[in-house]
Amino acid sequence: MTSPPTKSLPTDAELEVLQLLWEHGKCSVRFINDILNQKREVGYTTTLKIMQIMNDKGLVERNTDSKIHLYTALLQETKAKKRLVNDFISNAFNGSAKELVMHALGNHKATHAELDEIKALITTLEKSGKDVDH
Amino acid sequence: MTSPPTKSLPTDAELEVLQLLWEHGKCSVRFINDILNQKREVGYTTTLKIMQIMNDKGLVERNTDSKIHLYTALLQETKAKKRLVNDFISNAFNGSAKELVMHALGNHKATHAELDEIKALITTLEKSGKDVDH
DNA sequence: ACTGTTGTACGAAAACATTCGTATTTATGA
DNA sequence: TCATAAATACGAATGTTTTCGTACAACAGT
Repeated sequence: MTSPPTKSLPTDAELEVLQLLWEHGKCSVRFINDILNQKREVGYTTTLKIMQIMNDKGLVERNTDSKIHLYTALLQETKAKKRLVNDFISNAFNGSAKELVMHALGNHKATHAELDEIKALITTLEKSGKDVDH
Repeated sequence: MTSPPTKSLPTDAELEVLQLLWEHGKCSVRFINDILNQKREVGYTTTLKIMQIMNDKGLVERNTDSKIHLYTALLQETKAKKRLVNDFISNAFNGSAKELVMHALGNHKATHAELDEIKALITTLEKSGKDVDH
């Protein structure tokens, strides 16, 4: 059997679309394009093309029953983000998750409540004793 | 006065070179290329070109006093990584540092000691009362 | 049925990023 | 000085992503 090629990571533009699909579920091109245009000007056919390419790549699936095609994300949000983060850590932080976290938090971008949540997660992780420190 | 354009972010290949420059200080193209070739095959002129482009973009500066040009990173490591992280957070995590951190840590990629370090940082952040939660 | 509106399909152009071949320059040492 | 080695300069080929013009199809209202 031919091993399925590792599903390619989304480009920036594709990721932007994926996030909207994760947030809203099935979407038409028009719907996505309208949201994108609240941030910056994008031609309709540009968005269409991106989403068609995403379909070719297997990042989304689409329902063509009606004239208006509806797109759904095929990648699971959590998994996709995990992969993105892992890649980012290897590319920019030499594999050290800690380094990334320190940078992310060093930017007063998290609220007190969020920091507490993170601490709780860490405590859980430590208790579960999953670390492989040797 | 013409406002200086926001210094463009490094591409992946450029980031790879930058990291070596951060680690080793002034480097020749040959030196960088040798290191890169320990991981994968890259032609010398390829590396040369990348570094010349980085010079054009203002990512590095080079000393051409001798035949062997020596390159130095112009971006400061901490600042550059902070920008990378911030961009990543906006692109992939809707601006939520917490989300990123949760994903980064959810991957048993940090040792017990590292988790402790992070907790310590969080405690410091919370004590400094810098959060703007409203 | 006709006309305007709103879709999709297709392909080409533009913008970048990456790779590398070839030419040229500079230094070295016999 | 001449041959060789090692560096840079330049430009073209390749690959990918992004953008968009144009053509065609489906539908709605009159």
